[in-house]
Amino acid sequence: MRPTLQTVADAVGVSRSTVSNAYSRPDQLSTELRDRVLAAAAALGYAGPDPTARSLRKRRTGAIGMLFTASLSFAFTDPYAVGYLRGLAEAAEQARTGLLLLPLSVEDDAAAVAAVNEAVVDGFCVYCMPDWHPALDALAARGLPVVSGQRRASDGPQSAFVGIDEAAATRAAGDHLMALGHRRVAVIGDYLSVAPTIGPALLTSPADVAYYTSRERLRGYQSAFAAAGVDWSTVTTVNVPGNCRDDGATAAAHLLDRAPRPTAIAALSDIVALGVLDALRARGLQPGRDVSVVGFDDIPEAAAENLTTVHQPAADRGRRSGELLLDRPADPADRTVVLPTRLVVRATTGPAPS
Amino acid sequence: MRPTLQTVADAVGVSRSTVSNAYSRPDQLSTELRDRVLAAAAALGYAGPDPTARSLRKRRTGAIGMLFTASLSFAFTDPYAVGYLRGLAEAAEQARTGLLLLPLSVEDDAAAVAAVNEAVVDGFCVYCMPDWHPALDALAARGLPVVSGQRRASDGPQSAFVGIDEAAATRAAGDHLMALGHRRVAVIGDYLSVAPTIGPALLTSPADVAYYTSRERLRGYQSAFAAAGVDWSTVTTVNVPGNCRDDGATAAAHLLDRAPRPTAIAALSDIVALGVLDALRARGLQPGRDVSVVGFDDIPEAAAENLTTVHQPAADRGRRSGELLLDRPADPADRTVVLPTRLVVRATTGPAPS
DNA sequence: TTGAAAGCGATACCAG
DNA sequence: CTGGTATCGCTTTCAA
Repeated sequence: MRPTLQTVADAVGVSRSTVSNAYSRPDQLSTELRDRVLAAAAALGYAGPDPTARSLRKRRTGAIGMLFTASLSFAFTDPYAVGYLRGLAEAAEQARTGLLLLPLSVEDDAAAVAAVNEAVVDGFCVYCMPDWHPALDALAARGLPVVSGQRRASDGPQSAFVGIDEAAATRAAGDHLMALGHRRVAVIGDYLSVAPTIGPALLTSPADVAYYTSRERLRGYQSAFAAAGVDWSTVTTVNVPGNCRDDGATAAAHLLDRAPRPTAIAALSDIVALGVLDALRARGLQPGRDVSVVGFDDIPEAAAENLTTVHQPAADRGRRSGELLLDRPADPADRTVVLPTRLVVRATTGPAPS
Repeated sequence: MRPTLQTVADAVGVSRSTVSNAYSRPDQLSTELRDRVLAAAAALGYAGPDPTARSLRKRRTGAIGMLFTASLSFAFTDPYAVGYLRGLAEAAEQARTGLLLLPLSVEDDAAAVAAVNEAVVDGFCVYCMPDWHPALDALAARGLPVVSGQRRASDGPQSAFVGIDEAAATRAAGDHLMALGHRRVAVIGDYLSVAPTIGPALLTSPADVAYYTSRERLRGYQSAFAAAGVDWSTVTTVNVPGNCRDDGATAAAHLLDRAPRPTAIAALSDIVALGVLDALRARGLQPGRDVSVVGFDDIPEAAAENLTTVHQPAADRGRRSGELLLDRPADPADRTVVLPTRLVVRATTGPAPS
């Protein structure tokens, strides 16, 4: 049986409080006694106060929980998510706080709820979850501080926001396409429809999309297109089930292999946009001349492949989220941080072919 | 004040045990009573049993701790580490277990020790730590299951191993260079020396290196070179303080800007090797013709840039580590997993110039 | 099926 | 400086 505080106390012939103090408040006892206690502990193989018991008593755990979208492991395949995580890790490291990645499983919502309910943490950080996900309600029920990159109508005032103006960002990208004369446009996005298939999303309105990020970005494009007289009903939307390059290419095939093909394709993420570029090249089409392509995120690969895209600060977003969670400002007004984005025009957009 | 089990019990007029059972052992009470309890809980805003208290009582936390090298956030800049993490996350997700990333700070060993001592976890996974790091001793003292990718003389039998035969891997790479006729060779590696500077490591022997991974890889090269009659004392070793491309380029400069320059450079990671390629190109030298370059890891970028390297399975390593930690085999013999590696010869190695 | 009592391992307060 | 006592919130026998 593993030694406890009591074991050590008995061995030294002092009370539990004294042993506890030896670890947590060294100024409360003489150096001599403290050394004796520590020596006895070492001799007994006592590694210090049990973290769980300590957390219970102190009402803080020294860790924050992280909810990624869908599956946990998936987050590591997305460069943007990794950047976000890096920033968050920096903030956590700075505050000497652990980062608990919750095991959210795609197929099993109940398991995700359980993960939230069982997380030994002092607060939560939400990256990208569908609005309807029950884990979000479980989150709210726990009553811990939350920082999120998405807004839900049901969010309480305890929830802080760190993110960008998604719609304004795509509005700028859409205006760019419109200015270039594009009128036959399409949008490819992840999680546009519930079905986990690659294909037309058949969206009557952006409001139907369950993910905040995708929904807002669509709204931005919608308003840009509308301002140029392009009605949403003429815009083809294609769903991809995951945020990956291959899916982007496959989705693009739905748009390119029919006549008339769109002159511009807006992807809601860079990864998907890069897939679109692959599809264009496979057909001998030149991005920016035959078909214009816009991405979103500005991941490192985007610059390397000269993709026109919307830049948003990945690591910053994570870092600010962590900071806001760890030392939460008293003033609720300070609990909203909107980071800047900017349209980066590179080689994959150009005038609409006539 | 937040409601507890007791609050709910009082409201329903039952005992705490009953409320506890309503959550944890639904078969122990009538459906009718259970529903009443749950309804009362909902009304009171009780979100279910407190995870910390529950962990204390049940003596399990539902999370595993992860120790990366040096700084936590740093891990996310290394593609190989991200791959490892993805595999580990898959295993954790599968077992419905959280993944606690410990806040290891570079400058502050004491903080790292504290992080280990305060981690509310059921076991630990070690990625890449220097042998002397006190956090490893703290780890051992906690007596929890450990899976590590590195061996230390002081590791107890409770420690499992999932990794590769590092020395055999570089032995193959070294043999390849020797077979090509290279005799003036250099090695660039991270953490070869204690000093956080880019420059000659002045290593008398690989045994002096504090990191298992780098040390073993050096040994492999040493034995390959020795077998071809190249004495270790003629091999230049250069240290880089972090695993990044720019540092690789700077380190390469130390080798290329002097005469005679080496005909082959072995880097202990792909990231560093890619930096070496940058340095070669900046000098108008052609990799594989003027200077041969070998990496290690086989990250995606390595294939893209045609780097000769040693392939090791990143995600597999993480996944197996997680699995071994989560359902630990009874037989100690099964607690050692050595995964295969293979030399991938691409375009950056060629015959030594005469 | 339900409840009373005994911890899990530690910390906080306050009196000595 | 040191120790007694109450408590953190829950689970788990075991008896009713």
